[in-house]
Amino acid sequence: MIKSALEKVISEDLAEIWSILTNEEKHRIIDAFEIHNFKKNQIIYAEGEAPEYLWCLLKGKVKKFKEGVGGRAQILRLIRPVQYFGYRAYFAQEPYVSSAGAFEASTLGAVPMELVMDLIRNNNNLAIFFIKELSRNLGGSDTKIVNLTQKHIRGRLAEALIVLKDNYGYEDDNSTLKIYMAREDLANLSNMTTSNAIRTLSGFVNEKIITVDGRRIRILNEAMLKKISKFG
Amino acid sequence: MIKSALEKVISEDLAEIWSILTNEEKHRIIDAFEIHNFKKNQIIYAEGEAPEYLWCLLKGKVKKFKEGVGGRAQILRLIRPVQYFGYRAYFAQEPYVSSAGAFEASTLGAVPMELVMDLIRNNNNLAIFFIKELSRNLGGSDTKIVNLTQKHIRGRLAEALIVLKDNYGYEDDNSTLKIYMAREDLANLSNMTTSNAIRTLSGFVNEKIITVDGRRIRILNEAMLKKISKFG
DNA sequence: ATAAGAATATGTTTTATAACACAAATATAA
DNA sequence: TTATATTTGTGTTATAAAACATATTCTTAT
Repeated sequence: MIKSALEKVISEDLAEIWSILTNEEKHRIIDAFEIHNFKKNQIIYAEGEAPEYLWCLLKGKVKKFKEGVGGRAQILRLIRPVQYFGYRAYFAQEPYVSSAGAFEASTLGAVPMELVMDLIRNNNNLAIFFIKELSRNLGGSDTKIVNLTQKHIRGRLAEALIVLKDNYGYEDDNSTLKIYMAREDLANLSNMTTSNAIRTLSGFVNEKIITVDGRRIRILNEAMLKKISKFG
Repeated sequence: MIKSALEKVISEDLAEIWSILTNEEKHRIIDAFEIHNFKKNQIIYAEGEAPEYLWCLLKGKVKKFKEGVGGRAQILRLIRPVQYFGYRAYFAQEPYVSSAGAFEASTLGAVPMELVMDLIRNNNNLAIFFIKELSRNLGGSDTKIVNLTQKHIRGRLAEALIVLKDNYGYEDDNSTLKIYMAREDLANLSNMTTSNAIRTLSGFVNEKIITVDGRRIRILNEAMLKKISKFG
């Protein structure tokens, strides 16, 4: 993918954030941003590093995750095109507390945060856009704390499957998840060991709630998944 | 406490947020805010309600918490004077996802969020203040997810004690925590049952890491607590 | 002052989930 | 292709933490 891809997104207001900007502001971004390609499983940035860019995912799928005790990772957020990330740590004036990596081959635009800050300082609507974005993320993070700490394994995995559907949607058959992730990632998303993710997934298959073909997951009974996610 | 208390905070720049405002803006807030007193354990607002005010804690101690499965609560954040809260849900344009309650008799100022939004729209530095505040909270929330899901009971309780110290500090003896909370709250802060909070606390007493006298907790070996919090 | 209720403390049992072990299937590289 | 590594699957064991039970101490109200 070449630079024109992001230019299109920006100039045609394909994402809420850009519709806020004046033409002059849009051009400042178009002049400044750089396109980066990442391979499957490649790290975009790592915990502890100094934040520099606002990343815009143009194509592919990205995970934000954090390494915990004994190298176990927790996936904190899933990114889809066209979404933005990487700005929180810069705003907080601290190093990254989590890492970002590509699930699959992905194309991203990088806008220097200095420029973003400059735009924010001069465009109040952009500031308000980020206030809303951060507020929504914070609410989601607080909710996640309770979900991950209080639900049992089945509830957490059911929830993860719903999250995957909400983020990446279904294939044309209206039931196959449009993301093909390793069992380990599924485990890291729902705070359990890989063995338990596999085992619990098999359980769902036996109960005819889903079917599984390698990394291809078809959801047969979404209502039941939501029920399990809610009650256990 | 009477209204002049918050006037003092505002006009004398006792909190970072107000130093950003012009005198005219400060007066708009002083004219608009209301003082509310809450008794020990009284709810300030509850999950599901529509957000209306920016709350400013002037005196006392406040907890933000969220009810989970089976009525178990998770304490998400501790508030001390002079800190602000209650604005996230308004910015996100959604109902509260968590509740706020007073640990002890507390005095709060309530500023209508409409006014805050109006000030933000006209004062970019205030917008940037909230961006930074939200960003820091989001980082903390993400870190908390990993701490609460991956650490074992001892680590979580040790961490909670450090958090209490960081938030409310020590008494004049430089070792007694300046907050006296029920074991149940301690449990809700560190994601465990009340029994296990009591048991683990006793363990720390036996190991001469702390002493306990009712709700009075003295920390004898802070370094050891940090070590336990980090490694196990 | 006494009773009733709440909070704290501690021992025992049960259970959910991690840890471990190993086999089979699949992907990757030489 | 064959070899090697990685991922997936499943059974078994170990263990951390919840659940339960009961006693004791501390509060609060009458």
